[in-house]
Amino acid sequence: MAVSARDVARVAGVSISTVSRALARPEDVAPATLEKVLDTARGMGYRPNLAARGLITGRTRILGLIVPDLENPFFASVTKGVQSRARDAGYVVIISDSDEDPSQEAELVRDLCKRVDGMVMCSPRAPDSVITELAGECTLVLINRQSRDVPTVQIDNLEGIRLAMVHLRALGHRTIAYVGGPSTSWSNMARLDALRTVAAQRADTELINLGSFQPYVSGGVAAADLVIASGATAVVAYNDLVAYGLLDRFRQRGVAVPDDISVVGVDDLPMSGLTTPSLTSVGIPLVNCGRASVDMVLSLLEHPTWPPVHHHDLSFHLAVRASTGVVSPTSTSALSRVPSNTDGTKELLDTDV
Amino acid sequence: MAVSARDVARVAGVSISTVSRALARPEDVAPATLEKVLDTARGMGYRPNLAARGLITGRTRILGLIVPDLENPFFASVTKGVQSRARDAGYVVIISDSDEDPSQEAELVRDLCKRVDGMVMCSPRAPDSVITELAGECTLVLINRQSRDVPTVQIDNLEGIRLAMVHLRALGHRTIAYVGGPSTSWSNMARLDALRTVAAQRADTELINLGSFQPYVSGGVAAADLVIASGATAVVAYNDLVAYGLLDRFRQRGVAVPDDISVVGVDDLPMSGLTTPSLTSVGIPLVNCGRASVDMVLSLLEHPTWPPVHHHDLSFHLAVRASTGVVSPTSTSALSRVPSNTDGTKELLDTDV
DNA sequence: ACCTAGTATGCAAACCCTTGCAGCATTTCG
DNA sequence: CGAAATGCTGCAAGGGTTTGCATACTAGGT
Repeated sequence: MAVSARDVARVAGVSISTVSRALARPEDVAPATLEKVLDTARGMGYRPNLAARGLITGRTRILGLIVPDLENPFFASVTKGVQSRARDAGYVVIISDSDEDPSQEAELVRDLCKRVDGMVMCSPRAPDSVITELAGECTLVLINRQSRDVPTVQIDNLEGIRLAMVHLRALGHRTIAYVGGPSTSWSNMARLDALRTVAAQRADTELINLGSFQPYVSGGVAAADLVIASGATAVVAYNDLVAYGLLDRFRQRGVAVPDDISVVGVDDLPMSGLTTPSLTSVGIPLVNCGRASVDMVLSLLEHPTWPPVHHHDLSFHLAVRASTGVVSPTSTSALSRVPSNTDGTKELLDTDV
Repeated sequence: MAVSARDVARVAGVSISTVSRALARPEDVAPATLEKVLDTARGMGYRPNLAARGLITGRTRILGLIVPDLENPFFASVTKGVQSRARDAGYVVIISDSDEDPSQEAELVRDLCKRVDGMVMCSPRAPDSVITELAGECTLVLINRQSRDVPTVQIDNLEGIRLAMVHLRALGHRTIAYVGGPSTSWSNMARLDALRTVAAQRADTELINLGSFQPYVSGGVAAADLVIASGATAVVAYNDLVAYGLLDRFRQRGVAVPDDISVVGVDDLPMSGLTTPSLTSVGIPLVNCGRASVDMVLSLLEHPTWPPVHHHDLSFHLAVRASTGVVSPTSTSALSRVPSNTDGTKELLDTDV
């Protein structure tokens, strides 16, 4: 059926070893022989059996990637980066999606780790202890997640959030709400911390934490009414999907963006230029995160003993679009439409829901 | 380092074959032995070496998936389906993206085909002859592409387009424009044919083909002005991304949707409920397409001699949203804003650009 | 007690490639 | 001219598993 090295060797009149060497270390074989072998190999359509090679070398030249949800554009972009960089390096990537289920993550890693040389987990939901344990069983790099023990490609949320806050303050906003993501999400905590840090630096800036919501459009829809009731003039969403949900519900409620409330997302997804109004968003170089993670896995494979590196000089940008504007007198009128027990509500809302 | 079957065998006091059988065909081994082997295997954390297994069986239990662009939500959904069904069947999937480059597709297939048991290509851009040739070299199933020789999961565009047309006609539209995708795209041709067929069945319905555009948001932006100039009261876009572009440019131009022009997309992407106005779209069960393609590959692996099957009873739905409405008097007034050499223009536009 | 049928286990080959080592030939230098 | 060095090539082992076949053993029937 398939043509093997033995077949090529027979036809070319050399030994199997020579065929193998001709492909693996061409400089170790005489030019004339090399040409002959390569020609016959090409002519016969020879492709080395990767299972056999892998059996000897212990390497598969496959990388694994685990994301919570393939349909989420955030992960799609990361995947794009991982796949493209892997391909450049002569690797292919097995992808798997945990359906946002933390317990599946460990199982997936264990299933995959004998198939691949190394793995990348993007935004893993599993607890630290599990992650650390998994890293002991295979070469693992994390994206968008902090860890002392495991190498990570991290996003400097403080820098990104600062960009957003400076922007909002420049527009006159002083009361800013945050619609958070899952409380188990590291980046949610990082963003909340960043917001608190930045807000604390300015005495007149008040941050209202509205708690945790699903990291999807639905989460934004769910949070929108709380935002309105909070009295904030601007809102920062955990991510763009949540921001989409906010925009949608605001429109239903007749709250004008940005005249009544300014909205900022995080991620700057490809879609975010197309919402109405278009969404101001803190852009994360997702594709580059994917690329960087592959570089990291590869270097880890070469130098297994190196201590965990934490790569986080990925540059943010702020994509300013139509969803943010100056605080205007209409803001207050818009908010007067809703029950205004602002104080009590704020207390209530400042804890996670 | 890694624990092998030999190690388990030694500890459990049986032969390697028994270890192998205990895992592969438990019913062929005595209950007591089975339990002993399984226990020690579990205890020692034994995981069969897949390279060695693959070397013998010739199977990798890996499936390949090639899509033109991972960041395109259309393919993200398909990928989700492929990956989930593959996982259920005990397979993992290697994913690769051709960056919309037809010449890369063949190379990718050839690179991958020794690594995988079977492959799925979604919306391949390569010519038929190449595809047929590739199918000769490995087990291949196509999604969203017609082929006589290669098994396909097809989408019954006629049915979907009919749904859209019936809807538009019910709203009073009689002059309907089509903004096409790439002329090399099979589904573009299928949709155009379907539109022509349906339009031809009603004497009073006029179809204006505006030609081929990029299958992205940018394509819709580029086509929008032609749509306005065409005098159509409704427009069907090649896909939702193109429709997003239309909506965006219409808004810029001050053309109201749906009051001036109704817009229908195809694909019903997850985002399409969130545009302003939300987009009426012909929904394709993308995740199911992915699933069905895996089923097909798997059955092909079991019965390699079966003739190519063409699966296309995937049910469409029409998601009616805010971008379509009844033809109103304002339609004409809106269109009178633009130069109205409708006849000549129509002739011109009826060929591909 | 003996034979048969059946069942459970082990043996060993095979899968295809990589690679250390040995061998051979050719060249180089003393 | 002989010996050593160098450059290519082949031999053969070995990697971990699966599986057909042989063997050993059990139990049932007579």
